[in-house]
Amino acid sequence: MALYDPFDRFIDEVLPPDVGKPLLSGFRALSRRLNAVKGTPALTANGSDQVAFLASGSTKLVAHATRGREQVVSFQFADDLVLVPARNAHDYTLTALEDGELIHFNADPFFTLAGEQTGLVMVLMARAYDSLAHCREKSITLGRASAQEKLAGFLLHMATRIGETKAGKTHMNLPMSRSDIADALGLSIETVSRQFTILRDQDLLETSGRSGITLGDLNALNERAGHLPANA
Amino acid sequence: MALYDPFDRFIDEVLPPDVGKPLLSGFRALSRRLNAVKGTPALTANGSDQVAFLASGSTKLVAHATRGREQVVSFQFADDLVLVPARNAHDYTLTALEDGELIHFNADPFFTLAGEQTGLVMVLMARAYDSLAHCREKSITLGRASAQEKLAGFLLHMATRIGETKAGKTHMNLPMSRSDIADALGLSIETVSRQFTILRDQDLLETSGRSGITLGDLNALNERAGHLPANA
DNA sequence: AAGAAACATTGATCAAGATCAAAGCGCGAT
DNA sequence: ATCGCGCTTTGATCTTGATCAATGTTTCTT
Repeated sequence: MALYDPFDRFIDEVLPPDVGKPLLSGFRALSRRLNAVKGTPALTANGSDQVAFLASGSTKLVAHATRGREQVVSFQFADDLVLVPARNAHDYTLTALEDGELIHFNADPFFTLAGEQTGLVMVLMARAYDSLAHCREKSITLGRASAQEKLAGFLLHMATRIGETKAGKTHMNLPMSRSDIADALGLSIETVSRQFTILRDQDLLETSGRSGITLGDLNALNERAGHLPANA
Repeated sequence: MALYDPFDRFIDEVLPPDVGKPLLSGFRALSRRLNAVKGTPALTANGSDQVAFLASGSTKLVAHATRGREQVVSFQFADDLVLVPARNAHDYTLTALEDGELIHFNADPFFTLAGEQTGLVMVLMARAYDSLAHCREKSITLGRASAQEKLAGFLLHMATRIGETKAGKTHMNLPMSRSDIADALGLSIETVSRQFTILRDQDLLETSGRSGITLGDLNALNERAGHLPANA
């Protein structure tokens, strides 16, 4: 649940503080609000690219490859901004992993409006470059990592997004299924499951139920991820 | 060879037409010019991200994964703008595939200067989103495509970048080696070579020497790439 | 034009992960 | 509390592409 109105949250989390009233109401007029329901497609960009801001909950951006194969391009959590492309070589859908609230805009008028204030465009561009950096890192993983490296890297990334550390242990509740993880890492469900088992047997993580994960030794996991141990 | 000065080319190809003299000289002052020599690293972002504009020639942006494994993140051709990240989880290097000319900027002052004119930032943001879209499409390929689909998709993409079509046949000279292609697609050199052989045996392409490629039936190749035949 | 070096192809074998198949659990519904 | 569905795990086998190992071909050098 959002603590306050999704649009207000968008203003606070995305827009720089010096955006004036007229521009704000312009954005408000462009915005569409959605309640995302767990497991259902929240947003498909029909016709025009959509800019979506997730106020609460979590989502996955899925690209539909041929023959029912899917690729999860990225996961989103609260306060993430994501561009849902209308049509590239593949179709994209934003699907809710948990119930949540989001707002979205048609990309063209959104960016046109943002163009009225340079600082605003800079913020949006910085977000775009962040997404690009992420995507590049993900390419490396998809192209060159083993199943174990993929899962270890995924868990470490999730830990930075939704993990809570106390007493040296990092705990989180993964909102996505094994199938989602498999689609994100380019693996089969079974391989993901097996890698979970291997990491558990090696005391690198504990599981509770389907979604509870506790990571003990982040350094050891970093090694499994193929990252340099001293990641400095 | 560039037909004219690389910086002038940058102005014409990247910047919008209404950028004033003062801003132009600001960019000129920030720019560093480089002659890229085939096979050598043209640019490694030490310390700060670099924005590079390739006036002529071709380059690859390589991410150095662990253990000597490399991932080619993207190839660049004339008039491409590319961000070379200083340091993410991996190191990046921009390496020349052919001799060429490029100019580059430290990203921070570059974007700060661009911030003086909104239309300029919009142009740069559009480039960033293009790169993001590309990277996402590439993720799908890396995660879910077979070796044949990868190579077919790669050739089709190259055809749009450097192919010349006449009499229904598309010809191009690939500036990158089989090894570069392998590193871009997440395959081994041998697998790339075998896929070339298979496509040649099926009369989907002809080769001449190491780099000459002629594609006959783009539709058939599209099917091999796993794309929908009527890509509408 | 000949030779060397780098690059590419081909073949044989191997291994990681996919697929097929069958339990085993967790979790929401009753 | 129990039931039953759907997700997850585990096991057996198969396939794709990696790896190891020559051999063949371009291209560059002299």
